[in-house]
Amino acid sequence: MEVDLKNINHKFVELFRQTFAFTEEEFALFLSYFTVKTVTKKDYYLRAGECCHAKAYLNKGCARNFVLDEQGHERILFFAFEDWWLGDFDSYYSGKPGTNYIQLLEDSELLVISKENFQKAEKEISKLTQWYSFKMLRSASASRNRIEEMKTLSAEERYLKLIEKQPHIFQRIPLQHIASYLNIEPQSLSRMRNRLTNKH
Amino acid sequence: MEVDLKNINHKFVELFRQTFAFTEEEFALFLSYFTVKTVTKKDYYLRAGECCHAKAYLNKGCARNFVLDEQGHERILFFAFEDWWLGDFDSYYSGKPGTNYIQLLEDSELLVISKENFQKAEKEISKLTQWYSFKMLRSASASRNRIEEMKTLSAEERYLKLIEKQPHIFQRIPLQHIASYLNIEPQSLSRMRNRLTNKH
DNA sequence: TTCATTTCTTAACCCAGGTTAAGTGTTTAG
DNA sequence: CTAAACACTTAACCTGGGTTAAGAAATGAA
Repeated sequence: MEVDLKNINHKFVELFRQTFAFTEEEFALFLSYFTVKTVTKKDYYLRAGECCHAKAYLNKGCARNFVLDEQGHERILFFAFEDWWLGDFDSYYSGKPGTNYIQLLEDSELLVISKENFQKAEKEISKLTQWYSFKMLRSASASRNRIEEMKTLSAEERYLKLIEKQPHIFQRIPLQHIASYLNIEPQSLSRMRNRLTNKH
Repeated sequence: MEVDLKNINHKFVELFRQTFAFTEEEFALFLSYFTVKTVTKKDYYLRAGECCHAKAYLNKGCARNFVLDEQGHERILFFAFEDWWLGDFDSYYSGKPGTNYIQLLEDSELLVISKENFQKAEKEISKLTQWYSFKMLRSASASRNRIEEMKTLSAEERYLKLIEKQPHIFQRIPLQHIASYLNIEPQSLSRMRNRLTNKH
């Protein structure tokens, strides 16, 4: 399905029209390379073993990105909300099958651009490469911070930080998934929440 | 001190001369922007609170990159050996003070290029930007894999994987630092090693 | 409305790793 | 050569989170 401009998240428009100064023509051209994809709650956008050959802008909805450990447990790496880009970037750039699962947790709408279309667009709109560099820098930085956080904070500290920094997550994501994100079992999160409320 | 070509790690030369096809002139120009810096064992190349305004190629020696947690414990994020680039990239790109300490674990030799010099070089040698993109992609990917590893493996599994994948680390890095890298106390690593050898 | 499914909580038991403390090598510097 | 500093190990005790199992609460479908 073609993308209808009036349904696009304003952040998407702002990013390319203002931050990266796309002209109206460039923006229209860029948009023409996208298709809209709706995915219903609990369905997967990507599974381990599949090759990721597109970038997908999460226009509406939310998702969890997870991998399986050796015992087959799901381990959530991060949640995605409106204005995030979905995909397995290692797979996208290497062309090899990925290890990530991406499951939508609400009925969602994605704006999808295939690898080929993106490469075409990159040739026609040189600013796109700047965006890509910018995003890569941010992504690398976010990952490093995440490692630092995992190394220096306990499960309880990570939980409290999550409440402080991203309280909206608790409005939309079931506790069992938040537990997985914090790297503990749902029972342990429950016990921890109990311990924290009974502290006074 | 100026860089003397014959003392440079052959991987450095290969990377730019072959992988990125620098001409002899471009390579000589690029090299002219570097200075050699020798750092003795246990000295710091960078401390938290300092701004990182250079990229440093680790020509000889090894280093540990760590942060402090809230209790003031050192938490090693990674070790660097010959052919790694040292620095606090968040600080480098943001211009703000960083959170990383980089301490050399052997008498070492660094090839340092300041931010200003790198920017000059980038204007004169366009291939440098490709290298930068390539490195960013690799770094983001490595960080994501590291997160995945931390989420899916136990301390014992991470130890066994380290022995398997990077046995050379054990020849050069004291066990106490390896324990910190594995996110456990030195006593726990010692106990774990004992447990593993007595398994049969 | 009711039954089934999913989500969350509680409790008992266990174990890996933290903590504290003491000991044994092994380097390093004076 | 020797004292101090550093690196590694061992042991006893404690605690947070895993595991298993069960039940309560919320959500959804028929």
